[in-house]
Amino acid sequence: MTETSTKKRAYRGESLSKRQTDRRRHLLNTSLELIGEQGYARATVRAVCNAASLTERYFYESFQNREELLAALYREQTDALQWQMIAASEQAGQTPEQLVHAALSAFFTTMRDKPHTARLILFEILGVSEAMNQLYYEAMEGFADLSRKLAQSVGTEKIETPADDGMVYAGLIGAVVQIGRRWVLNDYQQSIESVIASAFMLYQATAHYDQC
Amino acid sequence: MTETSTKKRAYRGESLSKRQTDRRRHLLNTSLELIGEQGYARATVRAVCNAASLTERYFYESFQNREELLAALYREQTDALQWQMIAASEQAGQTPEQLVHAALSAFFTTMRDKPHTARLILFEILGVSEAMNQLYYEAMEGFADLSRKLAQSVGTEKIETPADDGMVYAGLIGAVVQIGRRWVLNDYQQSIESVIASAFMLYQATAHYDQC
DNA sequence: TTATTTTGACAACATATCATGTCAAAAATC
DNA sequence: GATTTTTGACATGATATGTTGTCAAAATAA
Repeated sequence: MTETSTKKRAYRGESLSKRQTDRRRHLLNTSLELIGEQGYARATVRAVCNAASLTERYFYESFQNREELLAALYREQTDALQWQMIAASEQAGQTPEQLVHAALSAFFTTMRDKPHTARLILFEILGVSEAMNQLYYEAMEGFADLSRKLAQSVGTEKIETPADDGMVYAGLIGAVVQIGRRWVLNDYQQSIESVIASAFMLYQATAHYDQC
Repeated sequence: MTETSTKKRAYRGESLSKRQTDRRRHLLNTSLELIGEQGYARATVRAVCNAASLTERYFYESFQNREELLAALYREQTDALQWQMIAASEQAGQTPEQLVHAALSAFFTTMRDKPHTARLILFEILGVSEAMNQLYYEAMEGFADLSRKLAQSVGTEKIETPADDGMVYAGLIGAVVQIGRRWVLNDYQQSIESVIASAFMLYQATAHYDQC
């Protein structure tokens, strides 16, 4: 039998699966930096591999194609951001106001401290493909659901308006994201406090709308 | 002298400048359809020219490159949309509520009746390049300024909040746009009335915020 | 009719991309 | 030390793109 036996062997003290996940991790980190710095369009397979000091073979070991990398990265970063917002709100207090404010604060802090993540999430996803648009939609729904849960955490009775709750919270997330985009495109000129306050004000206004 | 005399001559009864602007117009129309149908990434120079039944030479007669076409198209469509919103509000009434509602109604009507324009404006601009991001920013500022003028048309006294007016209205436009994106990605499932009502509610809530 | 402008079809060139393949050197196993 | 796996550097192929150039046919003017 001349079959290649394909025995898995440790290399430099690491198992195969460890090496593979390390390389995958490294590709994700490097491509986030590259996309954050130059945009997805310029983050070609070669460019990512060069930046990661890995060869194309290892790219295709971890990802079927370039878009799969982008999708994985986007999912990872939006998930992480959501968890940070949840964690921040959990340490914040009890009232919906406190919860929402803490979550918004976490959001904009990440946008400021991780500009690469910000660019990926805020700019580089839309319009790439139908599949990525769908991913964007799902992520936005996730953020909308989260903020809705926080805002309605005390069980406010349903408001009687022709407005649809899902749409309103989608809109509020759209507002947050747009404020973020504007902040980034303005090179973070405004203070983070005023950015947070403006976004928070929209949530406050919406929550208090029925009480008028 | 063997110089090419380059005399301008009418052709098929049309002057040179007429023919040129016709071709430019045709390229713009065709590429809007192509981008709206397939996305900017697939609207290559060749694809646009084929669809327009014109050759590359005429593409470069009107545009320096592919991105210049996109920019021209985006500017044109956002401008037209703004004017429609202004026209609608002018015919609507006097109160800020009526003005804003009419403008929002015009916005979502266009998103529904011109899906190609919708896709261009809502999805295909962000992340293309630094220059296009800047164009997006400017257009969004334009819409924000417009909606702010309409909403504050009776001269409401300035609200005392830590929120920044520019940011708040940028956020509101972000909300409108995000509701539009969601509507499109949902294949326009929700009724236009409920879409308008949800966006309008955010404006109402913001306007009434101080009165609580 | 003859000369010139305009047009459209398409060739051509330089690049760039994704994706796969080759192969010798390094590292691990026997 | 000999064998096998793993690695990295690079070649390759197929395809696509932006952009410029060629040239004959159609339309106009003289």
